[in-house]
Amino acid sequence: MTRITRRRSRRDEEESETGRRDVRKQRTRRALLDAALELMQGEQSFNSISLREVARNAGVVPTAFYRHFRDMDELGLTLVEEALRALRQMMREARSAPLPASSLISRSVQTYMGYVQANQDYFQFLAKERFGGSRALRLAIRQGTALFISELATDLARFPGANNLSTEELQMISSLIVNIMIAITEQLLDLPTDSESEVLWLQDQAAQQMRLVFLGSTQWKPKSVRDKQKAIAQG
Amino acid sequence: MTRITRRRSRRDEEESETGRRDVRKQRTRRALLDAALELMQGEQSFNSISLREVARNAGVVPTAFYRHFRDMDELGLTLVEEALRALRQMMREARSAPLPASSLISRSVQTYMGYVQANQDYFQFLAKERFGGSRALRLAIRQGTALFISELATDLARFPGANNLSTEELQMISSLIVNIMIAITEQLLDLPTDSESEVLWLQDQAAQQMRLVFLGSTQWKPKSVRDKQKAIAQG
DNA sequence: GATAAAAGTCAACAACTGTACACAAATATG
DNA sequence: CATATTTGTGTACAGTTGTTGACTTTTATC
Repeated sequence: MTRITRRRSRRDEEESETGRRDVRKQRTRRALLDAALELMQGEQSFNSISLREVARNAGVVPTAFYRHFRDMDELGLTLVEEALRALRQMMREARSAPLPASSLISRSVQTYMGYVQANQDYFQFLAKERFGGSRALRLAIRQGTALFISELATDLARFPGANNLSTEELQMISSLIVNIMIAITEQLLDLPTDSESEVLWLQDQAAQQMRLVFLGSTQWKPKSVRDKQKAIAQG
Repeated sequence: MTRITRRRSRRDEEESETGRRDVRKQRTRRALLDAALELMQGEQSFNSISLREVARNAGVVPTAFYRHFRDMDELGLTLVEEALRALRQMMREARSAPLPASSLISRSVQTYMGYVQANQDYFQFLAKERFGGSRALRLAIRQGTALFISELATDLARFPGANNLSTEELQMISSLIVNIMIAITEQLLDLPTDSESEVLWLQDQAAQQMRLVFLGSTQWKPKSVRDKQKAIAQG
């Protein structure tokens, strides 16, 4: 019982010999995760889908579920983790291959929205559970977006126009931008599959809103300055 | 069966004589609605709570439910309707008793957040079902917020600084503001009940973001102007 | 090749679900 | 008062749910 199975003692030698059970396990595990995601594409929310439904949809008997997850909760947390990891990866790629400075905003919006459409199921899941889910799921998602906001803030700090903005103000601004992205994501996910023109409209809308935010940032007077001005005005 | 009961033929005469059955009915109807709202204060989302749970929580036998609603869906739509009506009423009141021009933004934010806290249950419901719910609920809520955005846009149009902004641009701006309000609402609802300082921080955050948006609006150059500038720059 | 572990199947359970139907009490209407 | 309607109760039924324990089959390990 307590003995630890020593897997792959002769590492990388004959890697295809052992692990045939592992790949099988990973395959049905994936099937379960995918089944859950697929079930959530419709009207259902995560805590309204049943363990049995997931198992059935994965082509597996209900009791097999327990070989992979203790709970539906555990499966849910795994999904959050995967979704957030995918998001982080996107950001990393975006940072490594920077966009041209001209029309940077609309390009970024375009890239992001394409990514959302390519990973519809994950984003659908995130959007639904961002507020609807259990406290655990919500916290995990909230933590992920908080990280996202912070990373965006440090990115913004490198911009030429952001010289006299404090860390808090940068955070405030990037949380505003992330708000825009979330709102756009939700609208995008609710669109019928074909409608191309609506997607373009959404892109334009988001780009305009971000432009507005940046325009405001350039005019922003830090709190210290505002206080000083007020003091002067009062005599 | 098809005969229509003529209620209250002698209107307002002896109003307390008849209607004793009506008030009873309305009372348990309310009990059902409140029971559903209360159940949603916890971890549950609307389509994960059962008809029987609602009936039980309302102190009524499951079959009595059908005397008031055909479905859980019908109850849900009623809740959306009520919540949106409450929101509209708040806006109407806000318009009739305008705030002082000085520190208008932070005052508005303060008022709104107080309203959210006073109607926690409804807003919790709206926030959860805004994306998590059935298509019907989502559409109803989306329609309500769209109306909200439009009304805000016409209000903004009356401001002195909004002279050279088109209708579309005003819509774009007010949808941005409503985004901020939604985000703040969600964060507010997830706060533990006592935390006063976090509430104040949220107020400040929202007020700053709105100030930033207004600052951007004053600098906004309509599309037509931007196009003209571009044409000049290109020779 | 013997042995032990893992992954999945099968049958069974108590609990809960939505809904149909017949009934009891309350109340409105002639 | 007699009658009809409304509101809520009680019982029942078929379906689904999460979880159990004992089982078979596949595969890794010695």
